[in-house]
Amino acid sequence: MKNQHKILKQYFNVAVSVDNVVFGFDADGLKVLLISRGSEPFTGSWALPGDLISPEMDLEYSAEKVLKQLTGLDQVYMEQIQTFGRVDRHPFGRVFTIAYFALIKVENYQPHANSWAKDVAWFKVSEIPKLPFDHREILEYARKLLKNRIRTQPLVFELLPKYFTLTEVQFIHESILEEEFDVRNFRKKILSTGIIEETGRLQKNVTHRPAKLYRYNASKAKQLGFEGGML
Amino acid sequence: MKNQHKILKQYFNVAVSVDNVVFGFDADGLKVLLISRGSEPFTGSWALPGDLISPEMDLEYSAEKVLKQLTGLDQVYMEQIQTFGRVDRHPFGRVFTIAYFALIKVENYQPHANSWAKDVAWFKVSEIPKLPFDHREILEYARKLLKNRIRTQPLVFELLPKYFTLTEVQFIHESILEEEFDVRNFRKKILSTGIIEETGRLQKNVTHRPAKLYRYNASKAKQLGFEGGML
DNA sequence: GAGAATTATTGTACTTTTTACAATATATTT
DNA sequence: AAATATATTGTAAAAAGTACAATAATTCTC
Repeated sequence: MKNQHKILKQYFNVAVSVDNVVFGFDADGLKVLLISRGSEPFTGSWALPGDLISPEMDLEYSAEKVLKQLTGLDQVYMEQIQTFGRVDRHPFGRVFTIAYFALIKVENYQPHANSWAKDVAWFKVSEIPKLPFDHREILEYARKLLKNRIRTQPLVFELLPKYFTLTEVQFIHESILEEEFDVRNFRKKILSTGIIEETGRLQKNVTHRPAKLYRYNASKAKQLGFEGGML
Repeated sequence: MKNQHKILKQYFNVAVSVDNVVFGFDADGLKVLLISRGSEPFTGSWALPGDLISPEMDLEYSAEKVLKQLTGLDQVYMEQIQTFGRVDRHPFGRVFTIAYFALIKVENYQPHANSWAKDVAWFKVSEIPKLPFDHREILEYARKLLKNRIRTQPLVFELLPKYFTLTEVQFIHESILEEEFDVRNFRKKILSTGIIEETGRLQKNVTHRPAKLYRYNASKAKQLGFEGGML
């Protein structure tokens, strides 16, 4: 028994962290939220909001908590992506990191740096600065996964405001998929799914014909068992 | 610095394991490989082949090594599934487990119990015994993932022998997707992808009309950039 | 060796989905 | 009133998906 203890001890000396890839969307296109690191290692560097997690806390909960502590974001859509575990990925020791992606409605949140995060800011996915650890790899993996998810699940509505135009729905798809669609065909397709509905409202204060505002019908999507293919 | 060390130590005391969901396929349908545990906890129980991983080894490599050590299987197709991290999932302490799935050609391998595995055996996916830890949850997640993957990627050929009949291709799809297809339409579809080719050979020693034997054309699939949709 | 048994193989008509393509509508600004 | 800017809409052709059943090639049995 004493011997078994000793054997076990050799395994119980690694750490686990969570890294979040937080996607947002505005008129500029797809964005990612980064923090400016205020502690070692890589102090001062822009990085994915992530942190070591406490051994007493469930994994899912840890992911939410890390995000909230560093950025103030709470109650957002999150999904586990992948675990990254190269031996030398962290200078302080063996740290496995479990990556999550989060989708938020930019208009609803005001991210603010907290805890050891010195700053927090949105970056266009095409203008990401140099990132520490294997964060670049994690980010690219997250983008790939988002692309795949968006073809079969109604995730874009997690990124769009409550009321949105069909042009916005098209633009967000084009931003994420890096591919253009025909306006008429896109509208026909997205409306034929039945998961978005007219609200009767119109855009205001625009210098051109105002677009109709639509809204996502989550219960309809659920009812349709939506794993069916958006585009 | 001393202080920082102390803070860090509170994180570096968890363990990480790998659990493999190994799928195989034969005339009976889809199978999963389980080992009979020869060490604590849950000694004697059938379980997914998994083990704690050494802090000095890369994650991907660990997954392969654990599988090889317990079952003798080597050089198989593996893919990371998910990480499971409930606080109480392991009685010895905080253990995060990273689940992988592996696809093997049953005819090419003779699994044999090694290391602390007392036995190893294939189980039909519909006849899985009670499993320890959260292995049941991991297995179900793996089946779900396999279902999704198989619709868009040519993974079934990792499970089929080198030469196979179209009937086998159809049967494996039906087993995994739990759904039946029309014979004529299925054949048209699978042949139209261009990723399998006739070999000129025929089935032997069957008590009915012998079927043509086909073979997977991996380079053609790669050339077609196969993310395109199998069925 | 003739007939039974068993599984393999193949085509066509119909329906649905996808694709390509451009003119008109409604607001603001000058 | 004209210019500017974006929103909105339909149709025909092509492609893909679906439903459906008769014939072919082997072994087995008598």
